[in-house]
Amino acid sequence: MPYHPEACNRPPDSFPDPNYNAVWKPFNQAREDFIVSVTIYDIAKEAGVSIATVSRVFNNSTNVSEKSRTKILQLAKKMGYHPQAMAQGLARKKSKLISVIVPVISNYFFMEVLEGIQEQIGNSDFDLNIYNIKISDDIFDQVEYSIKRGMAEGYVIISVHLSEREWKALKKFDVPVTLVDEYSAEYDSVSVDSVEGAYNATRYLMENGYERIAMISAISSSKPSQDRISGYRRALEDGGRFLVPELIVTGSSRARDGFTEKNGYEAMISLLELPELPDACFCNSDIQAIGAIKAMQDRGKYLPIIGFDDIQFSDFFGLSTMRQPMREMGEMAIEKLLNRIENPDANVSHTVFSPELVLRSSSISPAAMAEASSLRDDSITGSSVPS
Amino acid sequence: MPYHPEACNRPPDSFPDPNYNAVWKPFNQAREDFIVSVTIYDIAKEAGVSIATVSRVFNNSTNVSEKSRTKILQLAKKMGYHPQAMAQGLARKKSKLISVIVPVISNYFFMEVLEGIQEQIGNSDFDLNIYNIKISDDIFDQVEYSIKRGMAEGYVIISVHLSEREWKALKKFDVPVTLVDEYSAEYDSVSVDSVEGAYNATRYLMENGYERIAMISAISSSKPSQDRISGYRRALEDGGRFLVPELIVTGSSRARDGFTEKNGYEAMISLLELPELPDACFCNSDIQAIGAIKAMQDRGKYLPIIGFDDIQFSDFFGLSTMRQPMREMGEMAIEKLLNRIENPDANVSHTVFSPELVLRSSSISPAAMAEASSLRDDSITGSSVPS
DNA sequence: CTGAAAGCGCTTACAG
DNA sequence: CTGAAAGCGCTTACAG
Repeated sequence: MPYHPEACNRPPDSFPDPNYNAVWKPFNQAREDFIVSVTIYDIAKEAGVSIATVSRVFNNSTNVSEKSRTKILQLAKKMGYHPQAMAQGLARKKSKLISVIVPVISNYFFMEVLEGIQEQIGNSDFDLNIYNIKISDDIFDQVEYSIKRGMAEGYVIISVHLSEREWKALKKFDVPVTLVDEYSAEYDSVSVDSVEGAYNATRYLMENGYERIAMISAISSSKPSQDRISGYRRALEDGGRFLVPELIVTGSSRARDGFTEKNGYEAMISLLELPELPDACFCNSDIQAIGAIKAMQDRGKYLPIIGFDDIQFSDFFGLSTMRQPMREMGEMAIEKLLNRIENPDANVSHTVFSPELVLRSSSISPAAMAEASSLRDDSITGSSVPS
Repeated sequence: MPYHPEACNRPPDSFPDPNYNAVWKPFNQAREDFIVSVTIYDIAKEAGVSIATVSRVFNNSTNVSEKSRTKILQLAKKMGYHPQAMAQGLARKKSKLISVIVPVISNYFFMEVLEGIQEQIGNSDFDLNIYNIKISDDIFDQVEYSIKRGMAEGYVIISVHLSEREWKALKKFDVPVTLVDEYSAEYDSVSVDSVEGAYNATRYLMENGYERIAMISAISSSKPSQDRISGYRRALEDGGRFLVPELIVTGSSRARDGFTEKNGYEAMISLLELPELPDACFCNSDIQAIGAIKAMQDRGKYLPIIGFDDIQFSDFFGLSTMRQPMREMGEMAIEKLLNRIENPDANVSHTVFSPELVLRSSSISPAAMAEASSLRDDSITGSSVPS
């Protein structure tokens, strides 16, 4: 018989603690149903000083006698006082908040960028706020709204594509903004050159003798996705070939802009069902490439494949990929934003990273593959997962 | 020659837009270097009404003449006015903010919980704030600090382990809190029964004839990790066996509390180097299990393995696992929090999900494996990755 | 339907 | 070193 959980022996839903309302309140007359939290006035009164002095203590002003400071600090601790963020925010006209605006939160690119952002924010005295915009036709309105409210002192906007006219319109709020994975002349930005990445990945495949190179793409409205298609196309053209439209495929779902394992799977299936098979594949993202690899395994047909991103799992899958320095991008975004908050009139700066080709087993050429595996007696079309 | 990025043809660092300071400001005398944003006073003056009326329009009060409303709305649009969150917050004593407090942001469990949280918050008029606490000895202080500041109207605290005494101490701030992946009698909570999950996973392995079942654990200070060890132990004991200490292993790194691929890899390697090999393995988390699978591949030795979580990739890896409904947990956490904000005196409620065993290829018994693979001429010890 | 006024909890010149 | 006072930008009874 399966284990009967301990949890059920836990105390049943317990009534709120009897001390529920027991905030220490020496001055305010508490109504039974409402808690008044302790303010600067309470501390001032108790300490026998003015609120200005209390405020100074919490602002690390030097102009406070040691005696007052000690007393106030001690009282504050005892009474559980802490300056309230909103009131400070209003009085100082500073929120000490940085807002990250992002369309899809559950996305590996974003996750890793976010790690870098967290890291850098941790070194500052800012807090982080995440504003998740919904994919719809009013992206601009959503971005504008979240800026208008004036909650944050600066904004990192990730993977949001607006027209240059719209970006310019946002200028009127005169608030520090850095763009990640996107470009506008108006704002500091950090991105990766998708065109270059796609070009070099495709070129690598061409140089290794592949003739019929497919591409797995995401939804067409995605800017990086468009750029990667144009890098792919240029590489083909520079190599004297032409783009074959049916070799560019994508999955059916529009979830996460098409950057899903499922989409990659579907795309690869459709590639493998082509009358004339491709002989290699450049893939828009690692997550799609991983789905594509699964499709190849399921079909027992193998194409060398190169992804884009270098997410945490790619190494494990032996997936060759164009690496984006996602974490660094996040760190740099915060650095730039903090600089601009400090110095609003500095020149706008754009940083464009060149993605770096990371070669692993998934892109091994059939020939090399055959050679390597001739030690064993496997066929050429083995799995691309390291074994 | 590799592609020379377009990016370099972009305009060089451009000087800020000449219209930089062009916020429309009919009343305030702008100092050249400073932008005063438009307030309720500006609108009121321009519309020839009092600020109370303007405020009413933005608070959807019905007590405003259609004439005033139209005029104010139109002016607001023209002048780019929007109520400022901080000022509203102070006046209303409500921030419309929910804060999520979490130790490790880049963790698959958190990510999926966060998705559910986002989903639910999106249906409300709250915004999301993320407060990332650092792993150190003052966890309590960090949690207390972030609550003290009074920034949010409610807190979802994820995977933070405090003593019951400490949880109780936090009560004095009298603010709505829901715990995720953690328990205290004081607060609403949603969690999964780790003991039960580990018990049932281990039991499943025992029922399938395994004798020497290892366990890959995370760092010992993690509560879920402890619970999973005790579930594992109980299952063994209920089956009349004893826990063999050297069969419980972990990796060397303390990063992310030991919930890493690397740690799983190391743990499995040490298991495979034991003089007497285990014949199956229960693993504390999927991410560790994935590392463990890699270790098995590298060593060419195979043990049936069951993970814990069911992260997105587990299906791809054919990893059997105890599934936690992470997304649902996130949704429910927000639901509970919103309820409590509405109704602070409602009874405390605890929801404990039972994890569910999801069987995939990684836990297939050697016998079944042999049978299945007799069609091909593989040996029993194949890779656990689906092929 | 509307306005004057008090208040939210702080900060910060200014004047001692 | 300290206090009185004005101000941050809103909301909300209260009294028309």
